[in-house]
Amino acid sequence: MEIPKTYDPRQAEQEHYARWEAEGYFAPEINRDPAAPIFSIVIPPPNVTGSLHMGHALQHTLMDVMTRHKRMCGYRTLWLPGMDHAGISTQLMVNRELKKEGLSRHDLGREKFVERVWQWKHESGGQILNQMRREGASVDWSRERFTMDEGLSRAVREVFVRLYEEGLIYRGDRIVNWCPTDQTVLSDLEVDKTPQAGKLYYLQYPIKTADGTERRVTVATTRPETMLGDTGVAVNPKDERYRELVGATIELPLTNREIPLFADEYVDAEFGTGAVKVTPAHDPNDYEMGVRHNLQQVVVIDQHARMTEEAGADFFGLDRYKARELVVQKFEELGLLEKVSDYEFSISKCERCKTVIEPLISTQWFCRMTELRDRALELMRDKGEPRFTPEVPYTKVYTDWLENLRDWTISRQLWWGHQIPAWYDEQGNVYVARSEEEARTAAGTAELKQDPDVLDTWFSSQLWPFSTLGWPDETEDLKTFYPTSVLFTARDIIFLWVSRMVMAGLRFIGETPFHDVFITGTVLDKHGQRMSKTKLNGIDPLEVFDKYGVDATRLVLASVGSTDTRWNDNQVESYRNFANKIWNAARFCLMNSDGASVNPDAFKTENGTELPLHDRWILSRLNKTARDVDAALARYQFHEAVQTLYHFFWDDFCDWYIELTKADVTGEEVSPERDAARSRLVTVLEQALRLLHPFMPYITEELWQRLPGVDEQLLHSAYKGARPSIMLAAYPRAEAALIDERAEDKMAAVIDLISRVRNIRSELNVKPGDRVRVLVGAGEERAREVFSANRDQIARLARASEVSIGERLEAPRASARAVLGGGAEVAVPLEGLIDFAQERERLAREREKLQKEAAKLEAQLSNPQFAERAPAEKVSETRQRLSDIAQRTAALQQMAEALK
RNA sequence: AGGCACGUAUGUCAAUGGUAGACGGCUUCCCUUACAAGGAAGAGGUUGGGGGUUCGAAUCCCUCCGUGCCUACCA
Repeated sequence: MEIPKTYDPRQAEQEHYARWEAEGYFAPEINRDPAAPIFSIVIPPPNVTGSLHMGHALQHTLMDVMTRHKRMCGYRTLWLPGMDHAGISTQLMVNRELKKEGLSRHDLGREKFVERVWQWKHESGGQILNQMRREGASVDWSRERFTMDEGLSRAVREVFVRLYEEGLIYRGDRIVNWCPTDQTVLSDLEVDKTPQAGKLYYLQYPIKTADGTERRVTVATTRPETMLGDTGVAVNPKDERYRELVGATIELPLTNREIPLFADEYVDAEFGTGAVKVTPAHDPNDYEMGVRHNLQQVVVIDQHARMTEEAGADFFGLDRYKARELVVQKFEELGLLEKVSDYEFSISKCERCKTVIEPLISTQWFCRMTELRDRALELMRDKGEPRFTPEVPYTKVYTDWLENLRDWTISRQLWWGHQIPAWYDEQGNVYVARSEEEARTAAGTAELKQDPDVLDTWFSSQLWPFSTLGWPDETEDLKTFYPTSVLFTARDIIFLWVSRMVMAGLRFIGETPFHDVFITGTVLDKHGQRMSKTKLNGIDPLEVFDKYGVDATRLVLASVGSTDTRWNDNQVESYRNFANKIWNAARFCLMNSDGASVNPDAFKTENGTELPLHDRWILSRLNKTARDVDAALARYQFHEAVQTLYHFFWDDFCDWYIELTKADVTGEEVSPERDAARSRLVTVLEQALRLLHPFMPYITEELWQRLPGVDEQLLHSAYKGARPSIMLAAYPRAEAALIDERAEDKMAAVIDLISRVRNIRSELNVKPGDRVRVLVGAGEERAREVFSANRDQIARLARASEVSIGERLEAPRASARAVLGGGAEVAVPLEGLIDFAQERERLAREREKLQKEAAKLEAQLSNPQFAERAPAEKVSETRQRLSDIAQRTAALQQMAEALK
């Protein structure tokens, strides 16, 4: 069996994925068991414009670990892939392309533009899906979906119509977040608030008085240009300073309008001058006040953020910032500019293009959320679903947000997306319908124009868990895979996406879309900064794959789980080394595998003979590992699962089991004993590979295929008939009967003895090649039996020429000594190497360590309240530990004496 | 401005109120025929500071310092 000395991930990565996909292993149909339990996940659809970043790689790894694990456990598993059409991003992307050709979307017209977007999508969209293949993601490509697919679009129209018919969707004039660059409305969630250093301008407004005396009221504002649209000034009703002015009329400068001064609770008397200029058409709060006080709405800024005709001849056509300068200048000339102060405030910007948002009044479609929201809150209250991991703080984040939910602006002034299924006749009557034909029938005319707006991208993504499964048809897939088992996603879309899916799922299917929600952590750069395109500090997962291999990267990502982690190549390197370790362990097993085969019966013995200790021990460790990994995955504790597997493989299997079996398996001569030992070795390896497979799919498959005796028999019964792959092998389940604490205790004693001798050798600089004599004194017969039974192995691993075991330690004066757990003692005679004073010091140091610990324990035990209040178990455990330490201390003392 | 988290070895992270660990890095020795991407041994911590609850605190409470995140309508 020729296999290279170092693991080269490339080859395995290239070979296996294509085969898995071609064999249909990813599709749920591979499972032939009609009674198989179901496990399903839908991918958070990445933007069609996106390319893979660490956040995706993290999510995908976790999803794949879960999916592969469940698949190996015999579940009928579906991990459904797909993409989001990503309205604004995609439109912007294609706009940019057009611009290079000197065109704008308006030159093409809507139809051609949309065609162009589709063309772009087919040619260069969805790179991310191919990148997912590299990750090893076991998604069912036969069920790939796109939010603009005909089926999903039908679901969107269906939902829109139903909600409209129930009165939950309505059209209305409202003040909205308007992006002057993208020319569309944005929801509150698509707006970034960024702190900004700005100015606060104090403007004086003259008050109209009966006798013509001059009185003024000062208002503070960050946006002087909006004063042209002021239709009132508000003060707090409790504010003494202005009490008598309430009801007064103000002569608004630069216009010939007169506006009222009124009182409203909203105004904070403490801030600024306590008087607020009110511009209902250009500020959301002012809009509300305007509604309350029946104020006029004067629109002075248009959709391009330029001043309108209403702003007056001096300002008409000016950019909003130019207008600001001019207003300030004119106030100054009129002597009405009181002062200007520096002021930091937060400003709303378009999440996509970073243009400052202009609040504008416009006609939009909205969705009332209260009713939908209440059902989601109920589900959380009654059933605790969805169950968030980590529970803190996300459960609260989710419910708090739902409680404060406002109506959702669902229309967008874009061309790329689901056009709103509403049609207007010439009189302006609206017909909401599933199709134009339906609308025509309802209207009784063919002269209809469809609403030009499209729906917010999230309107379609909220339906993802069921629209992808065929809804509104009652498909087999929908029945089988809905609700999905768990959702893996990032925390920034809990509101945008997670909550809306819950609401939509409850409303349209009557059931939660997923029972569990796992919120992934954030992968940060090494300075703790969020990775971003603009900062250019992102780490490309594909480069990491190239450098260290996919499997190693996946282990790091699985360990990240839900914590925010600074990316560190060292971690990947460490797991790359682990992959190499696995490779070489397997290499050793394969080099000694003639006459062996993977065989679950390899550990069975005839007529009740007991297996050697190390075999019973590794079985116990293996089963504990299976148990712990299973428990960790059930709690989504990926980090814990990885740690458990890492230590089992490296420490237990490589460092000890292989070493312990080495003599048995490397024999030149063919013998049944040798072959049996070899079979046990490859069988343990095979089990270990299965345990690792969900985390490290490539290397495990690569090695598994090379093991002697792997065949269909090893597959989970649900996959009988499939071509053998570790993907379909049964995930090892812990058998309680094989967990053997006594074997583990005995093995621990052997390991302890070997380690003590190695320690002595190292501290006394004994050359690795030099053999030493090992003398053991053990009072307990059981201990002596264990040591005797494993004498050869102890000799080999401690590089001893001889291991003699007696009831009492009898050693020459010139020996290095150590105390073992349980009170046994070991001595290594080292004539000529021992410096007596130094040796005494070494022993003294060790005794000191023990005494420190003993002092702690004694203090604890001498406290009467400890015995009284601590659980009895804890108390006796502490006593036990103390007496053990006492025994060892005494032994050390004696040893030191012997050296005098 | 409010709310919520977090602060553990030089770095990245673990630890149901019960002996603070892992990996990387570091030191010493070893290219021992699976693996130097390895082996053996070792150093390194008053768990951000201070206070409290408790028999017992990294863990629970208070406070200060520092760092993140989220939400929000102070013009």
